[in-house]
Amino acid sequence: MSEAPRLDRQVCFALYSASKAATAVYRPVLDELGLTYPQYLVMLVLWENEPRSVRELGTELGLDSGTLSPLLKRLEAMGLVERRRSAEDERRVEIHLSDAGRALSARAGAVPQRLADAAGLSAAELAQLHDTLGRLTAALHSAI
Amino acid sequence: MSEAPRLDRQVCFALYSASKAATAVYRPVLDELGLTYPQYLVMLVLWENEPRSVRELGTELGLDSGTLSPLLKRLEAMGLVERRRSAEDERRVEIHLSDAGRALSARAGAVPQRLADAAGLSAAELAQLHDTLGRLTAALHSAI
DNA sequence: GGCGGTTGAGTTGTGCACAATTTAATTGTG
DNA sequence: CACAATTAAATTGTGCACAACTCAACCGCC
Repeated sequence: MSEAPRLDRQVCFALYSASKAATAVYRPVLDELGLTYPQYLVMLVLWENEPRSVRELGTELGLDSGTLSPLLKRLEAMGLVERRRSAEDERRVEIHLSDAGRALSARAGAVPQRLADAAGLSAAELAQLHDTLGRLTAALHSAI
Repeated sequence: MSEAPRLDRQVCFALYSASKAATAVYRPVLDELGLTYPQYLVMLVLWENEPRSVRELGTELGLDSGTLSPLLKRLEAMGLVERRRSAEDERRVEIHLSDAGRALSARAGAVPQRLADAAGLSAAELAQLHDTLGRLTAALHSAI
């Protein structure tokens, strides 16, 4: 006879809880920037390199156009990005940072430290966690 | 001058990606059971011990009534649970498993193995990941 | 040039997450 | 007992996640 799985034993639930707790720690900081967590992720990618197409953003973040299209519209309504149809390929929409969007980067510099401070783990443990999660995510993706 | 944070360095994004990847691996298995991942979590708690009040489910899963109320209504519509107003405290709603809900437990037994198979990590690494995530989540919660 | 297949973005629909509010039941305290 | 404070659940509203679909632009190939 088959044993019912136990909630507290599941790595999947541990991941789900940790991820929710991490975004909860970020939330008050991001509130001051006027961003949600997924919006912050999009801005992170753009701060690294812009413009980026919707497709490129989706590849980096693992999100599809059904999630990104309305999110980007909200960022545009906030005045942080501009959406421009690409001239070379009219299917593509390029997301450019506005001046306000670029300026927000400076204020966002302190955000990640907030998580590190709250994490209660050593730098080495955080580095190892990051590494393990990266390998786990890669393996899970190749399993789908 | 402040450096813009890098996406690929953030533990937060690693958690977010790993959690999404894990639920993506579960999705086809849970589809066969007719459950979403949060619905599966609720059933896990109930399989351990029932009935449970909405409040108790929320405490175990870190979810509030705004999430659980409609979710439980859907589980009830599927015939997996029954919601009964408690006689001792008429504010409470107790969630009972139906026969079909209890029966589903047997079919769910194989679900966690699916993640372990796809994870590409050793049992020891999985155990350590579970432990680190647990401590991380606890520390993050105490930081809010 | 024409045409089938592919690609990029957007839309629609369902469900989750969470803040804020509402309502009713309970508890604590004078 | 009365009444303020608290608690449990539900509701409302906003935003994310993802499947399924639409539509226009592009590409390959004849």
